[in-house]
Amino acid sequence: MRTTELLAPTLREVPAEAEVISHKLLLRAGFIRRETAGVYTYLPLAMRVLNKINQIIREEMDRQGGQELLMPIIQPAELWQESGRWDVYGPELFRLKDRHNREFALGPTHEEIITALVRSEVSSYKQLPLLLYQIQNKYRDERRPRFGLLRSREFIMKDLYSFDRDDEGLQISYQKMHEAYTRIFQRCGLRFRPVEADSGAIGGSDTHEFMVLADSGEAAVLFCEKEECDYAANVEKAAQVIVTAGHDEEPELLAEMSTPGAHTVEEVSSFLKVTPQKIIKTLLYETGLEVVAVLVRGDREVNEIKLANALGCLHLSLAGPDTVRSITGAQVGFAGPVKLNVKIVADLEVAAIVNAVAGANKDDTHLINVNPARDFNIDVVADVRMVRAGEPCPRCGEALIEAKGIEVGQIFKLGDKYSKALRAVYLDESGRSRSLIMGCYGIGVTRTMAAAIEQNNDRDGIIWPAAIAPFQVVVVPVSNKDETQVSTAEVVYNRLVAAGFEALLDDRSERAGVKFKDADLIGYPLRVTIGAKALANKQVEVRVRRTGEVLMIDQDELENRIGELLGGL
RNA sequence: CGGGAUGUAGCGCAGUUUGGCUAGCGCGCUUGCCUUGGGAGCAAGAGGCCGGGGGUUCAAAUCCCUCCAUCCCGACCA
Repeated sequence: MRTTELLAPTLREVPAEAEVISHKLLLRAGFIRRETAGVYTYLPLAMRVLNKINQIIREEMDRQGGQELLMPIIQPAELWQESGRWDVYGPELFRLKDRHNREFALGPTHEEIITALVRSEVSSYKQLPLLLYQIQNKYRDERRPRFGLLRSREFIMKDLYSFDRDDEGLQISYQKMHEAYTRIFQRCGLRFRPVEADSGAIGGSDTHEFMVLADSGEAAVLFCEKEECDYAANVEKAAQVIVTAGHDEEPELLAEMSTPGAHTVEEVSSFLKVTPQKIIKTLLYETGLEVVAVLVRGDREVNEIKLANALGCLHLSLAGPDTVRSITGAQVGFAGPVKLNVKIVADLEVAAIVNAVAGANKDDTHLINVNPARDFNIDVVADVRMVRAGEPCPRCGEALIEAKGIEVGQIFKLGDKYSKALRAVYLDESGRSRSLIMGCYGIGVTRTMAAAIEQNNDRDGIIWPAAIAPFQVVVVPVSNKDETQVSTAEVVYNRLVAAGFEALLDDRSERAGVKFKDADLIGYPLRVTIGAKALANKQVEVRVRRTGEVLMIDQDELENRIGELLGGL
């Protein structure tokens, strides 16, 4: 390929719409253009990267026995009504009508379609297990698309669905995908972690997210600092370890204290001279059905996902000041569990607390020496708080480290959630009809491309891992007027192509600086510079994008050395 | 959906406060000259429904109303 024939419109200035680095660089380096909010055109350079990622994905899916198919993007509403998600999915589902006024959805995911397919085509245990996947556009009408390809409304996703006879089979399929995902992201040259996660609205039991570690990530993950320990979890999932030390005090007499104006934990803490660990923070949540009081230690934060799971409810929101007043009889800041007439959910730590401070449900008043069980009843005891860096690892006890991550993949055990709703069954050996046991496994392909940039860039531009670079090597003659340089560049380029490398010849009649800047911006792993220096010694000059290192290599070693260098990138 | 901001050439912006000449600048683009180891220089060009609609006015990029779009913060979220 020659640069003069390639549509790679680089920009000198960053378009004002971009905020995060991958978005800026994808625009500047000529990989994408925005069509409308959260919807992008992938230009030729991006397509080359995406095809490489797709190829890696296909190889690893196929290695595990996956079969590729392609399902429709346009999906009939009836199927979604059958699974119950037509109503549940909400406004994030793109909906449309045809000329007959029939309703459809643009597929945000394909559980319905695949389950409908399999229920009609699979009827025997002999056809199982089955791993089916596709790579195609997905549609989600995000409330707030942002960060370029990291959160868009139309994006490319690989989705695989596994069908097994039972949980044991599912476990095997799940493990296969875990392994495949690990290999995929390794091969893409990314630094990532598989982390335990919450399964959210999609349902199911076990789930892992594959997080590319990058500061711009929207998700926070915790992982164990000990190298041998592989514990890692999304903060929304990370389990707390209860430290029971220091609870050997004798319960003392409950008493009321005047605490004028002390609304916050900090104010109460300094007013009453107690540590936040001795304070019970009482928060009122509305579930849509009822109001519940949630108790966590003063130095902790509620984890709303854990809370929703503990309560078995879908929606939660903090109660407003009016609700707080009507429930507690006091303004916000003075709620407490004693003589409170709503369901009480206590975090594990609170259930074990002794002689705590809590709000008195009376303005400007707190209670001291509050003790669970003696002074109030707990309806639900559960882990409902956020775990933070520094707390002990649930597996080995070492300290946890916190990092930001971009979720590039997620694997779920669905069980029979969809097969039951859509009546997808098979006959076992004894002729008994049983529900198919499903798993689903997604990779955001376009998001993976953006995540790779988030993790691999510098002031000059993108630094592609060699495995997913749009071209492996760019050949740049310094001067287009120098016949020797031009012809040598041509020879070098042809040799590289003949040797099977993905090479690009920058044949533009630009000054050297322009070609160098573009090469750095686009981020080809290697640049072969054909200039006077190298020609004088019958050598070629190779520059490594990632390190800036410049090597002079003999012309007859060109192919070998380029191959070696790429192997290390 | 709540809050904030912005829409002027492909990109980045000025002009709007206080209405007034033919709507500007830089980059990019075209042509020519020149230059060729890190986004050179000179010259001549092309490119605008000033986001759309409505209004006020002798006169609107500029004031008013309205709609739309885009971005940021928040809430929400496989």
